[in-house]
Amino acid sequence: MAKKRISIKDIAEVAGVSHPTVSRALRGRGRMSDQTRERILDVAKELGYAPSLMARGLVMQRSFCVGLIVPTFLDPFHSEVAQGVEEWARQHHYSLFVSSTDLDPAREMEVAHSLLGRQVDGIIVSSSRVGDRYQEMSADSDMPIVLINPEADSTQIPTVVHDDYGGGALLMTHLLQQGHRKIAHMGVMTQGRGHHERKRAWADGMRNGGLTPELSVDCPTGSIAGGMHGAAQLLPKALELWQAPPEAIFCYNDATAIGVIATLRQAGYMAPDAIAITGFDDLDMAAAIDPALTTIHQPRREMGVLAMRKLLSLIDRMHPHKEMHPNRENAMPVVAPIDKSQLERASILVPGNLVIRRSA
Amino acid sequence: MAKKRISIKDIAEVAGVSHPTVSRALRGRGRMSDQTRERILDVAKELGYAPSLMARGLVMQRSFCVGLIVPTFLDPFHSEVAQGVEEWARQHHYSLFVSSTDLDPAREMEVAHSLLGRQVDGIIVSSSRVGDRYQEMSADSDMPIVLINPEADSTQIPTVVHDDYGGGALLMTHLLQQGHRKIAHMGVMTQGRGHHERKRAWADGMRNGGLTPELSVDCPTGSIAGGMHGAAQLLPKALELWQAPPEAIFCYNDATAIGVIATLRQAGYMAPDAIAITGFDDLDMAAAIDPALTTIHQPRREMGVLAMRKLLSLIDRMHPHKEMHPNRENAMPVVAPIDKSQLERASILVPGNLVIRRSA
DNA sequence: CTGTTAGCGCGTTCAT
DNA sequence: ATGAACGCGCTAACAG
Repeated sequence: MAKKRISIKDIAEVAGVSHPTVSRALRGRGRMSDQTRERILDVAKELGYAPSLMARGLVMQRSFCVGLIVPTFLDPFHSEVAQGVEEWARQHHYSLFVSSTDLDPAREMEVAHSLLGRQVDGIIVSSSRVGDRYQEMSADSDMPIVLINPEADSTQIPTVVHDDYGGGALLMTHLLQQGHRKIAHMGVMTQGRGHHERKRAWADGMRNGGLTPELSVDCPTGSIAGGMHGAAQLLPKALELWQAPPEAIFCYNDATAIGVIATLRQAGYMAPDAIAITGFDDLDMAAAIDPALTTIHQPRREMGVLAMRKLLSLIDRMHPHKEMHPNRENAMPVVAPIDKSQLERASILVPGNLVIRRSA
Repeated sequence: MAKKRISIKDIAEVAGVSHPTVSRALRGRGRMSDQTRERILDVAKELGYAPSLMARGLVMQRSFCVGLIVPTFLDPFHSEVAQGVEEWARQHHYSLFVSSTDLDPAREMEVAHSLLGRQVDGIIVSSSRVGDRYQEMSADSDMPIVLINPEADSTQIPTVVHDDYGGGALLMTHLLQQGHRKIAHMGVMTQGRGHHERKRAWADGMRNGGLTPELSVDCPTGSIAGGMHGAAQLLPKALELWQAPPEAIFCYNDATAIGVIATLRQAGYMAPDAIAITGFDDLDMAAAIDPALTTIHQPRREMGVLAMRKLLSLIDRMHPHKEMHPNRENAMPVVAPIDKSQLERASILVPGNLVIRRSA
């Protein structure tokens, strides 16, 4: 019933050699007569041999697997980061484990330890909420870890982080240039680094424009539904404070901005571009909705690729004189045109670009 | 430098027993004096022991890993399926490998074989484009495989599939009830099962309403951008055929529908709900855009959970008298209220619900 | 150039 | 109730 997996011993027997010879032939190690090598390869192909990566990992103490931890796949931000990580990993013959945390720090630690048990060669964490606790974990198990946009402070772990403050500043400059003065802020209650940096950019921008950052509310989550709720709270506060709706709303991200627009429209406040709404992320949606979103383009996939490249360079550093991939051709396409020297830096700051989609 | 992983031998030495005893103690197998058991567990905890899942997998011939293959994570549909699969897998102490295919059948076979090499216990493939080729793969390696919404025909593999024809029929009934007659169809060039089923529902719906299904175009991809291009082609055809824009457009999915709306708006055809647009999927976006989308709710996450449950039941069937999870408490929360008997069926048909968001 | 021996860390017989 | 011996499939160190 159960087809037996064929191993190097099986092919050794057929080819009339010993297992180690087969192993060497398959990986192109050590010189040997082309005759036996060809025969071995033929037999292997004929029998449909596939190496057991578990056994190989056990003896090499290297699994050629990496783990990716994200809060959720439901957020397009993390989906696209995952896409970048997966692409680069696959092209380099690494397999990718994924786990989600649902923003729960305890669960984040849990899945991280689970990955340790799998003996992955490295871990990437997007939007981590535990930050420096990876410090000891990385040291104890000497396992490379790279963080993407950590929401908790982390000073010692290699990081790929987006320049949220810079991006926020670009948005504020734009809004002020458009002549807006009553600019409200909408953040999220999760209170991570992204929230704080963007809010700081809003507040500083207001002050630089001679204004007071006086109206700010936080919505429950960084989703469309969150933005809807947030707008419902923001509007009455604005009417009370200014006796008028805001001229502009600086939203935490594109999803909340879309939710805000939906609520404002229902309340009758969106008629012809009455209120300027800005997002953050530049999702596909941002260009398709009405009014189209002015936002900051955050290169999500590229950040995933960058994190994976950084992780690979850290992994390679731990396995000095071993070749990288047994029985694989080394040729693999280089995809992302990223400055090689960036990988040397412990922390990589990724700039965002302003995308203007409204005149108002 | 490299902290040595501590193994059951280490803890055996400290506790003054032999490795097998430690192994049994850790997994609660075979009765033994509570005294030694407690001591062993204490030592294990003290040393921070974590079992090597690679070694365990090697000897048990079972990795407690499953693989998930999707076309891309950039499509929210697959992201949500992945979310469901990951949740159920994690709750049952399975780790999840993911790979993307970018809709390339060759790459799909490639990553599938890569998962075989990892000796995963099973594979889930969403929107497969190779279909029955998993038949032999599953038989040769007797590895359970479950397909979600396969785009190619597959008769023999267990499948979780959405009732696209039924959903499409609901949409058509609604559109006809609204009095629309010039109803155009927009599909995708990838020509999968989803496309054909939905298109068939459109055509049948038209004929049932005494109309002729005469205007249909396919856009390049099932994305927002694809919908934008498609609309640009559809509009002139409609003007030629009917000397008027369509009264309604039956779109392949929500993303293309959003793209269609964006293009029609730019062309000045969306002024007050002039054209009825329907989607398919019920993404978060569908409710937030203007006009809100009438669409079919497809329970994406639940389909992922269902596929994982089906896969687990198939896996368990292959390991008869072994317990499921070494040294883990069996308690785990049941999340989805799905009829247990459904899992027995080879092919599971998931119905969709009509979500009406427009009066027009 | 090739075969022999020895583990990687764990689970499973058998003995005792 | 517990220990000795073996094997999972593979690579690494030596032998020849």
